[in-house]
Amino acid sequence: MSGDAQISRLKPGRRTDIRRENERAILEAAEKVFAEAGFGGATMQLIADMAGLPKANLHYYFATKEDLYRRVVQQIFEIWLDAATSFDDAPGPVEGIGSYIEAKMDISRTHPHGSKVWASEVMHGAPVIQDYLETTLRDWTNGRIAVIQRWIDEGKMQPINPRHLLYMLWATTQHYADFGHQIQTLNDGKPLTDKQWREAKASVRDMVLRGIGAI
Amino acid sequence: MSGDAQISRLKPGRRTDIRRENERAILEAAEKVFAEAGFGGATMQLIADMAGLPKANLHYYFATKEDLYRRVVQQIFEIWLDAATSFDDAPGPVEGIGSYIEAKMDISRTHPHGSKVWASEVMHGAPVIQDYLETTLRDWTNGRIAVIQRWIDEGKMQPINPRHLLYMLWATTQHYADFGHQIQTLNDGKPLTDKQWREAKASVRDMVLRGIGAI
DNA sequence: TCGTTTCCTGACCGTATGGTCAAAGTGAAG
DNA sequence: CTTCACTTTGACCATACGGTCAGGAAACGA
Repeated sequence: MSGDAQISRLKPGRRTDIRRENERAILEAAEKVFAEAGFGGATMQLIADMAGLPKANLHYYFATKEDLYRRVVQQIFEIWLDAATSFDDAPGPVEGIGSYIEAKMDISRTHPHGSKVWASEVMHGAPVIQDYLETTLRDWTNGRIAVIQRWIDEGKMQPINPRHLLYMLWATTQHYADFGHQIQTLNDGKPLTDKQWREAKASVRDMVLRGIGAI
Repeated sequence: MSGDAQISRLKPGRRTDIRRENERAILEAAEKVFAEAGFGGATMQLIADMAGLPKANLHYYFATKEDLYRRVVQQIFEIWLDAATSFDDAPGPVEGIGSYIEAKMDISRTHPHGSKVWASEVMHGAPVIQDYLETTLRDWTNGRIAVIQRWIDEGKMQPINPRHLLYMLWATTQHYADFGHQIQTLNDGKPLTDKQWREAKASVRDMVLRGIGAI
C-alpha cells in the first residue's frame, strides 16, 4: 500500500445528493483498497481515510464490510456485461470479437481495481458472488457460445471450441489489469503510454482473430 | 473456505527428516490457505490446523507469517522457471511455444494454489517479490523475447510483438488455475476431466500457434 | 546412561479490527 | 421558528490475530 492521495469528494449539496455522493466516494475508495489489499487485508479505517470520512460514517451507509465489498464486485460485473453488447449485433467474429476485445482492454485500463477485486473474489472461491456465476454469467456464456458456433457454422472462422475462446478473451484482456504491476515492472517501471496501450490492444486483437482463423 | 481435510503429514523418522517433513507439511498447508484466503485473510492458526501442528510450532520453523508466505511465492516461481527450459532448445515456435504452453497448463492443473498466490501477490503490487520481478523475471523475459524475435526473423512466425505474446501465454495458461473456480462453475460445477484438460491444452495451443502464424 | 541439542506446545500478551452507540449537528418542510 | 428525519462522529467494546516464552519431551552422540 503506497501513500495514495485521498479520493476526491465533491460538495454535498442537497439532501439526496449527500447520500449519493458519499456512497460514491466510499465505493471508489473501497474498490481501490480491496484491490490493493484483498478483502482480508483491507480495513474499514483505511477505506474511511481514503474517502475522507470517519470510520463510523462508513457503517452508516454500509452496514458491514461484506456489504461494501459485495457492491464493489457487482459494479465491475455490470460494467463487463455492458461491454458485451457489441458482441451480439455484429455480422461476424472480426467485428464482434474484435470490438469485444477493444472494449474489455479499455475497461482493463480504466477500471483496473474492479478487475482485481473480481479476480480476487473468484480466486477465493467466489464466496460472495457464486450465485452470479451460476445464473447471469452462465446464461451470458451460453448465449455467446451460440453466437460463436453460428459463426463457425457459417464458415466465418475455424471450428475451435467456443468455450475456450471465451476463456482466452477473458484471460488476455483482464491480464492487463490484474497483472498490470508486473507489466509495468517489465516496462522499465513505467505505466504503459497511450501508444503502448494501442499496441497492446492491436496485438491481442490480431493474435486472437488470427488464432481463430477470422483474418 | 470450505471444510477441507487436513494435509497429510508423514511419520517424522530421523532428526533431519523431522525438520524437512514438517516444513513440507507447513508449506503445503500454507500454499492452500494463502491461495484460498489471501495473505491478509489467512491465519497462522488455520495453517497450523491444516498442517496438523500447534500454532506455536509454525513459529518454530518459520519466524513470521511473512517468511512463510515468501517461501510459498518463491516455490511457484521456481517451478515456472523450470518449465521454460523447453523454450530455449527448440528449433522453432511450434515446438518451443507449444511445449511451453503444455508445461504451463500442466502446472496450472497440478499447482493451482501456487499460481493463485503468485497472482494475488502481483495484484497487490508485489510487496514481497518485487526484486524477483526486476531481476530474474526481467532477464528471463528479455531472453525469451530474443528467441521469439529470432524465430520471426527466420520467417517461422508472423512479426508479432514478442512481449505481448508472452503476456498472452502467461494469461491464457494461468487463467485455468487462477479462475479455476469460475471455469468449474461454468462446467456444471464439476472439475474438468482428463479429457477436458487435454481439450483445453489443445485449444490454447492451437489458437496461440495459429495466432502467431506458426501453423 | 548421561548430557546436549533439537523439537514441541499450552498459556499468555499487546495490538488492531469490525462493529456499536448515544449524543450532537444539519438541512428542509410547515 | 419549530419540528423531524437524516447525517455525523468520538468513544467504546469484544474479539481475533501474530507473535512470545518457559518448560517439558524426544532424539542423538559419546
